[in-house]
Amino acid sequence: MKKTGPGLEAKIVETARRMFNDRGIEYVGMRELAAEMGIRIGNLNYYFPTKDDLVNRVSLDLARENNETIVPVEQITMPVFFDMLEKVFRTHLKYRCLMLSFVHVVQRNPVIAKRYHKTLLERNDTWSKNILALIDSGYLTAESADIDFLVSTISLIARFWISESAVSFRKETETEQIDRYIKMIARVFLPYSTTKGKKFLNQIINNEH
Amino acid sequence: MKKTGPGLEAKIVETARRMFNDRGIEYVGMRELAAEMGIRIGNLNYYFPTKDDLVNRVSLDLARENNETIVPVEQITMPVFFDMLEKVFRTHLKYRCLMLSFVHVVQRNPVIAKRYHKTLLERNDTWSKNILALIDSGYLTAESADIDFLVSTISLIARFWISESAVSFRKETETEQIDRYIKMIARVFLPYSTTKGKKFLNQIINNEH
DNA sequence: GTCTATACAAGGATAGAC
DNA sequence: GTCTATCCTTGTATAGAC
Repeated sequence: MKKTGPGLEAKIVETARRMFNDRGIEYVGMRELAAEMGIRIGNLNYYFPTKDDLVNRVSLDLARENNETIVPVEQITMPVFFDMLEKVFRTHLKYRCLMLSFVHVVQRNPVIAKRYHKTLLERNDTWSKNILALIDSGYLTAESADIDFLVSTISLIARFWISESAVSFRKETETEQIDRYIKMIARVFLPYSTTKGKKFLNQIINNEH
Repeated sequence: MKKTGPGLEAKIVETARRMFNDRGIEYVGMRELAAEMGIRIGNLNYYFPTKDDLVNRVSLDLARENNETIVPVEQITMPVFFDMLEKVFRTHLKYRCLMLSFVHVVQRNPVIAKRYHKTLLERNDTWSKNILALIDSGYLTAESADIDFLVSTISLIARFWISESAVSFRKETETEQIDRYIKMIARVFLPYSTTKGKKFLNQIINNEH
């Protein structure tokens, strides 16, 4: 008759995210989750009537944390941009269960799908504005056709680096994995950067950052 | 008492791939598959004792078809390379169920995992050799540091274009979707290409191919 | 060798007792 | 707010008919 009281909900979300990350959303049962926490399924269902509700909640947390890492476009310089990129990648790791299952989650959960497509448009818009800011601040020399290319390429890397990493570089530390893809993005920028930009990008590429 | 006899196995694989593609491997039940084919679940189990056996078989087909599209490195020119790329992408579409679930399938199916990691090494080796061939045939001017970048970037695009497409460009035709990512790869090459190479790449980018 | 019928364990979900 | 009992579906296994 243990009453865990308020705070249980947060604890459920926390435990769920950890188990989802370890073994994949689809492969963690509600019963296992309840057992791990020492509560009964019925109790779990009281807080989250369906598994989708729980996944939805975790995905809300991801969206919130992502928004918190966004730097106002007026403050964007190349060092700031790459700093932000690293923070975004760390958040991806924290919610990798969602990053790894996103295609299926989005295809099957209408609530998440709607929010996701909205976020996606905003995100691409943010990438665009950031790249324009990098041009304005003298780091890049890209023309308008190049901007679309840079946005779509960086967007794809940023979204799927963690999936590739999960199967190909699982034994590396989180920092090593992030480093690998930060460098990849730096190299995507390289041909479109000014002398000032190249100087900074080469620091990243050569681990002098 | 209908005896479908030999050929049923091939028909099961074919139907499974179609249903897996439509709704995701994890979300197609063995009973649904049996029902779709008008056979009993036990009969399905006779041919494929477990669902993993079935998935494994589909993944074998993918590996085989992928191998068939590989062009000997001696014959590689830029037009041939992009031709091959398009064939590879078409194969990905045919087996998109696997491309979309690969991370989980690989993490949970040891048989597929082993074959996949072997294939992955070979594939990266093939990308490398192809890019070297494009340098030798006067299309690219990349240095050795650039080659690693090109290989890893193209490899990532080639592996995950279909995942992004599935959530972001679902309403486009298959050809439009492929075209989008072929162009992305062309643009990745562009800064590292010779005049001859640029001429061909710009044809692709500007739909004159 | 080919197929049917049935059983069982595990998963998500619900109703209702306390 | 917590827990028990129950239902339905899924993956899997087995016994046995033809």
